[in-house]
Parts: sequence; C-alpha cells; structure tokens
Amino acid sequence: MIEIVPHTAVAVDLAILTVRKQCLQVLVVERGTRPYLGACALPGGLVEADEDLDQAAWRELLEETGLDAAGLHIEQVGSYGDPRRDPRGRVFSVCYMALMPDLPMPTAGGDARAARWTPVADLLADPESLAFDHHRLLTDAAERAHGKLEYTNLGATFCPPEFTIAELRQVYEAVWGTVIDPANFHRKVTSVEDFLVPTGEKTQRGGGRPAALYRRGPALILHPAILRTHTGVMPLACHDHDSSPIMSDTRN
Amino acid sequence: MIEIVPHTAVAVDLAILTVRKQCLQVLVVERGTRPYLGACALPGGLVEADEDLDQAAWRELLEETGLDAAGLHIEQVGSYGDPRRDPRGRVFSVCYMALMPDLPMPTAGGDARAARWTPVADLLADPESLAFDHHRLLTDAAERAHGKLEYTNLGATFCPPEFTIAELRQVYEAVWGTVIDPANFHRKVTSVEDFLVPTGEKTQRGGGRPAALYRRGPALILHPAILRTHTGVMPLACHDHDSSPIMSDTRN
DNA sequence: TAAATAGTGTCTCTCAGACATTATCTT
DNA sequence: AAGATAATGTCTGAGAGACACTATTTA
Repeated sequence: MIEIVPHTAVAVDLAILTVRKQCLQVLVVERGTRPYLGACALPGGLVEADEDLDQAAWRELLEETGLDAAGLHIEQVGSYGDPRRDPRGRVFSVCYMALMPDLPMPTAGGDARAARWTPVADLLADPESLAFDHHRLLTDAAERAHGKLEYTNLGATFCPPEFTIAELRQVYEAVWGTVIDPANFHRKVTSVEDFLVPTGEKTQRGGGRPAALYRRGPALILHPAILRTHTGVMPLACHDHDSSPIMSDTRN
Repeated sequence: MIEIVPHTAVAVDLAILTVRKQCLQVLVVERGTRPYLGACALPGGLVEADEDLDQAAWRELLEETGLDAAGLHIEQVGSYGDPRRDPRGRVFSVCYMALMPDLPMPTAGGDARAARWTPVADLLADPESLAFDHHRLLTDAAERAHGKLEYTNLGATFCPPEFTIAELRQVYEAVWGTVIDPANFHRKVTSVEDFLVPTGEKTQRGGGRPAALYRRGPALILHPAILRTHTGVMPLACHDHDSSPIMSDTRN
C-alpha cells in the first residue's frame, strides 16, 4: 500500500524569537553551503531516523543556542512541502517557533556558521531576505507569536525568570508593534488570576520608583484575552539595527 | 549536506468535519488493509511526487467526498512524526481539517472503503477508536475547529450557502457543546460588520415565524470574538448515533 | 527641587448575558 | 386561539481605554 516517494527528506526549521532592544528579533544563520551560499536562513536540519518531530526541534534549539530547555517554549507552526522549495530535491520542512528571553548565548552553537539576531520586521519587509521559503516560515511564526500573546501567558517567556510589569509590557509592545497604556496594562495583568506571581522583591533597574518583581504564573490561557481593539500603533522600526554575532552579547 | 533518511514517506490525513443531527461529525473510513485492518481511520494518502501539501489535501478531499472545492474551507492543523506511529516504517503525516455543510455525497469516493460520518465526541471518548495516532490528530483538529469559530466566520462553512441565524447558532452549539441564547446570538452576529449578508428572502423551515436567510459575509476575522465566558453547557451526546454510510444520506 | 517611572482611582463606552416583549408563521 | 419560532428592547455587570492623580526613587 505504502509506496515510498523517492528522495524524500523531512527537516525541522526553527524561528527562535526573542525581544532585544525593544524589538522582536529572530536568530538567523549564514549558510555555508550551496544553494543560497552566504544567504541568511532559519537554523534547522534533518529529522534523524529515530526522532520525533518535537525531539528534533529541541535538539536543533540546543545545538543553535547551547541553552537547555529551562523555561523555554517551543511550538509547531506548520509544514511546508512545495516540490520546488529546495533545489536539491524533495524536502518537507516542519517549522517550529521558540520563544526565549534575551540571554547571552553560552556558545555560538555546534557548527561554525555565524548566528546572529536580526529584527523580524527587517526580514519580513524584504521577501528575498531569507533562503528557500523561509520568509514564509518566518511570516507564519511571527503571526503565531502575535496571536499567542493575546490569549496565553507566553509573553513572559520572553522575559528573564523575574521581571517587572514594565519589562513585560515592552515585550508586548515589541511583538505587536503598538504602544500600550502602562496603567491599563498594569491593571490588566495583575487582575488576571494566576497570570503573574509576585516575588515580593523590588528592583530599581529604571530611573524612577522601584518596580515589583514577578514570575510567570501557572495560568496558561488568558480569559478574557488581553487584546481587543488596538489604538496606538508604534513605529515598527527598531532603535538599533545591530545584528551583532551572539558571541559579543550585551544586555540592554 | 542533505542526507536522505531512508524509507521516509509523507502522508496527508484529513479530518473532514460537518454538523449533522445537531452534532459535530467527522468522516472516517474503514481500513481495508493491514495494519489496523477493519479499524476506523481518518482518510488520507501519500503526497505525490509533484504535489504541494495543500494540493494533496484538496485531492484527498475530492477523492473522499466527490465534492469540488466550492465554498469549502481547508486548513493545515499540524504534523506528526513519531518514528513508531506507523508499523510499516517512517511515515510523517500532515493533518488537515476540512469544514463542510451537511451535503449528500455524490459518490462514495474513488475506492471501495466504506466512508461514514461519526460523531466526534464518540471518537474522542475512546483513545482506541481510531487507527495509528489518528485519535490525536482528531483531537487537535477538533480543538482547532472549536477555536476558529470564536474569532472567524468559519462557522458558516458548516451551513448551506443560504442559511438562517438559527441554523448558524445550532452549528456553534454543536461544535462547542453549549447552549447559546438565541436572542443574544442574533444580536451579536447581525451587529458584526460584514459577517452576514442578508439575501432578503425568508424561509419557513421551522414551525414558527419565517426566518430571514443570509449568506456568509466577506469578514474573515471577528472582532471582538464571539465567545467570552460560556455559561450553559449542553449534554454533548448526539441525539442520533447513526453512522450511516454516506450513500443513504438524509438531510435533517 | 525636578524628572522619571510605578502604581491607583475614576470615568465612559462597549459588549455579553439575562430575560421580557413583540412579530409572524402553522395547526 | 394556541403554540412555536424570529426578532427586538432593556437592564446589568464586566472590562477596555483614556487619563488624572499619588507614590517613590535618582540626579
């Protein structure tokens, strides 16, 4: 019954997202082989013989970032199977989205390819900015991330383990490209049950009154969702277009 | 760079959903080959050499239902790649969800397998009810359908081209397993811009005052979403567990 | 002190849910 | 007339957005 399609490969590609410098950024690698030699692409690789798709995605994430799973979120976005999407042959690709805080990467990953953070908006603005059909993959991943923030607590996965409400708000503003009223945002996120857990500590990272620190709470689904109608639209451009290699990492 | 994983096949499986007899139902086929000979499964098949995933899904839908695309909605749900999900070898599967009105099927499909509508709730209640990992595929597809009704106008794809608001409401009640206040539902769907287009005609399908007929409007995204908090929960059981073959179709 | 940021209070508007009321058909 | 269903009206409470105001830090 099953007839094997010849030369069929299945790959997993990752849209590893973070918020750096008030801006949604994605980890891209510079390709060291043909085709698309020298072009940017989402990191990824073939699924191994005894691997599940999720396992392959976690393995790729570890290889690229050197970071372990701790607190990260990973989620399948979709699959892509155009017969001509890879000139070398039939390669199906499953795209995963990973959300992580703006961490300094321990290593540059297993292979020698240069990995760098790049603003998502810049890549989405140019359909030719990424190899293969990765522009479409990134479009879908960014849209998924946008939607997930509305009705889940995944925004906090972009923050360090302890964070202020202002830091969380800046995540939402970066992902959505909007300006959010600080007062209303504060009231909203603190009123939703189990969304935030106060640590009792305070920080003076900013210039003004110290802010309370929170951890991500156990609530997964937000009800009602955070977003209704959005009013203020922020200039989507990032303040800093630095696509620095992840070795020379600087926290902001 | 690319090393082909041996014996890799990619299939597309379909969760073809409809609302029949006040109940969300899915088209299942009886397997005519091993493994899982005689068991029920979601219809599907291998992606052909020159096909995109979406094309393969549309082709399978046509083969199973004999119906053309007219007004139907199809959407990728997810991909499944457990190495042991198919005992014959490595088969990745991409699950698609299709939504259609309760139509009499022109033919029983290309092959001789018996295709029948079955209540989704029955299948979900028993993890062993479907072959392979299709119980999980159906779980994910049903959850996707549930969510999509909240913030899109896809509920209307379960209805015939012209429908009454009561018929649309019964779709929502069937998919969500809830009781919805007819008055509030009427006010909601008629107030959302471009959600429904009145035809100007009326029908007397019911016993009371004739209802106005509508078509599905051009609005794709509902804002705000229909569902907030749900109160009334309906008994999920279907009034009729008839899993009649699609040849002997009776409209309700 | 001024500037900056954190956090609270309050007003208004929209909308969901509950439910009464009216409208129009069949029997 | 009685019953059924369609459609509208009205009240209430929850919550979003706007924005004034207070609180607590640094320069």
